[in-house]
Amino acid sequence: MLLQRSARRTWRLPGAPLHAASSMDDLSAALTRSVVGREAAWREQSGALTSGTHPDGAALSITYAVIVPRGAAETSDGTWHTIGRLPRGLASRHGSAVTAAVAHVRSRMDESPIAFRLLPAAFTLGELQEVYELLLNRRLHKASFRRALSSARLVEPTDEWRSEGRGRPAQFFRYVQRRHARVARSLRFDLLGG
Amino acid sequence: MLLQRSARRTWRLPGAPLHAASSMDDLSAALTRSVVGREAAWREQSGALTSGTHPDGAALSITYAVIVPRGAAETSDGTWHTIGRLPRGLASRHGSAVTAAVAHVRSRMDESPIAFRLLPAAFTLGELQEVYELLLNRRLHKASFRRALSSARLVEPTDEWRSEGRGRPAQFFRYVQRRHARVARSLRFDLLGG
DNA sequence: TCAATAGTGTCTGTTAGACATTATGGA
DNA sequence: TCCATAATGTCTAACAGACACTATTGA
Repeated sequence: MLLQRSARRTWRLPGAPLHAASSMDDLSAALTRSVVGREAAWREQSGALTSGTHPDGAALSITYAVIVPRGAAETSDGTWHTIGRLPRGLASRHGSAVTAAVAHVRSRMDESPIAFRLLPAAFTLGELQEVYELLLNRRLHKASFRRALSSARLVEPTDEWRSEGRGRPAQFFRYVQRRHARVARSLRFDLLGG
Repeated sequence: MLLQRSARRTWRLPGAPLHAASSMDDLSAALTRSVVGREAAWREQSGALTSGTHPDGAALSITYAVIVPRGAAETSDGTWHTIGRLPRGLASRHGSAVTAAVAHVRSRMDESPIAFRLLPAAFTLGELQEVYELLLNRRLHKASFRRALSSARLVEPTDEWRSEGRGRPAQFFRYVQRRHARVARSLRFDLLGG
């Protein structure tokens, strides 16, 4: 996550005041460009806060979850931090906003091609799995990952192979939009409780 | 869903202006009380809109998904409508807000005990399944539903039985909070695409 | 005894995860 | 030939859904 220094050894999430003339979505896009110097790979509104005080005399804050590719150059006073390790000096409601944004991204991964927007048009299955593991924050089983991909017909192979390093070359794939979504078979209460 | 008549044969979602003094959450709770005359069984912020115009000169609108038990008496000008059949005269962004709220509820059902808050402390498994089917908008398999419940140790039987009607009496159960959530085994891309 | 509703036992197809194996390149 | 990495085949445990069955009440 990208945080900015504010006064007195504290961190804050990047933000900007919304004026009546512009839409929330346009502002979020502009803020992304100004902070990381490029378009977001993926961006969705993930929450809103009214408690506490807000910058620029605003009555509330709207939070967006924004994903940019690895290697996006930070500009101005932004610094990248590891998700899951909220630094000291980050206001607790900013921390909650980060937690909510991460949960939002993970819950949307099954319906939105987030991972593919973080990769070039052609990618290897190993790279794709890396992105999924990064976003979901857990290891995935290689064979299962490929079987699920294949069953969903989500990617298709290209004629290109990566020839670098020592081992067997990896085939490049590209993203293919599905036409019809299957009905998911699931009846789970695993996560419910506590 | 509960809609209110506005001018010229149009429908709108219930709403209220947020003033600086109150929090969004308090306002949502108060609005619920004023419209349906009781506390919400479950209530979470589900979206925000800035495009278009907003009541009372506001710059944006925050939407909450609010669930109340069946039989909540509507007050003032509210009328209950079936979800999935957006009536003519409902502004399209209000329709989008409803769709988003429904999706939000369904995505939260695995992590939040929504269904149990719609039932009295003691309930039969048939009643519980009815609530799940209503909220998820799909039929569930009776044996699978009970197996999943049992495996999750989400409910426990009481000594009470319902004795009414003709058939075998149904046992009453109560909700039990789980201590530890199991790790869900899932790797699905079924819904991804389009 | 019959009808109606609640609850359970068993089978099967699907599939996530484990494990081992093959495939293919460079050193 | 050996090593490293990619890709795949097979087995198993878990489990959702189907189906049939038992259990228990009132009419």
